[in-house]
Amino acid sequence: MSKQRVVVYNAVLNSSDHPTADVVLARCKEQMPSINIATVYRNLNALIKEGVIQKVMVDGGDRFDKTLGAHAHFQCKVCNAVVDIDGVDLSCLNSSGFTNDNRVDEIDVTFKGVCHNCLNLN
Amino acid sequence: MSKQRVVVYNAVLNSSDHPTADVVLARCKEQMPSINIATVYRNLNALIKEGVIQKVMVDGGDRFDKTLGAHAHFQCKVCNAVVDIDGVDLSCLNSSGFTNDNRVDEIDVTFKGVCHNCLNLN
DNA sequence: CTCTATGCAAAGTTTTTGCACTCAA
DNA sequence: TTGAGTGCAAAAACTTTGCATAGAG
Repeated sequence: MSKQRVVVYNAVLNSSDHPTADVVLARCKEQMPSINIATVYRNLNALIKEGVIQKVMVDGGDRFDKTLGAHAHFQCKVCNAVVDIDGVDLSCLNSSGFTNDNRVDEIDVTFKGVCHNCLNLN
Repeated sequence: MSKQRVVVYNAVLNSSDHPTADVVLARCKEQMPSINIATVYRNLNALIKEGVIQKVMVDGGDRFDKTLGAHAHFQCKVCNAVVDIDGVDLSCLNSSGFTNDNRVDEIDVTFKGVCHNCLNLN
């Protein structure tokens, strides 16, 4: 595990805002100014493959998430912010044979709308 | 509504495989060889804004979907195919105040795994 | 010493945009 | 005749890859 790998991992781990690769790069540069976007992508992809971080695909580019396991996200269509939505019971999604012989490994749930900050700007 | 708009709309409407923009272009060209990828994107985005088609964000590029309303998708990690999963009861996602003052307009649910075709190839 | 991972640059992908022009109203 | 929408090409945005080299074990 290289220094860069640790820096990238910590950047995601210390972020609660589901950063894009660009934002991860910026946070890594605070610790290691010489780090490169290619290294950030390579390490993000490696960490995903290892299963220690997750990718969230939303408008405005993919986000990276320290939180593992099935959980829901909310994305604001106005400011594009992504937040975790805790306390959602996803059990109804696991319930039946609706997956038609497909093997399901993962469930992504994303709510989209307008966040309370952007609602208050009107 | 231009001829091109109609061609793009019909390409999505007649596709059950959740085509990418590239695939939409190919299907449009069968009807109108001169149509351009920029026109396809412009019309896809316009149709989304009008609310008559939907965008599905998955690995391998965004897909376009004729089916409106909340419904679940499945994407195979091996062949990248995207299919609708019918009969999923999404009601548990609507249940409570878990959305923290955010206004929710839309819910995306995507299962990921390996489809039965790819499972059988092993 | 070896081999993995890095930095850099270039290329690949996907999507958007500027601009002149076409076509329908 | 006018303006919305097109085709083309260029650019923008995002991500991956080739290669020489640096650094860890």
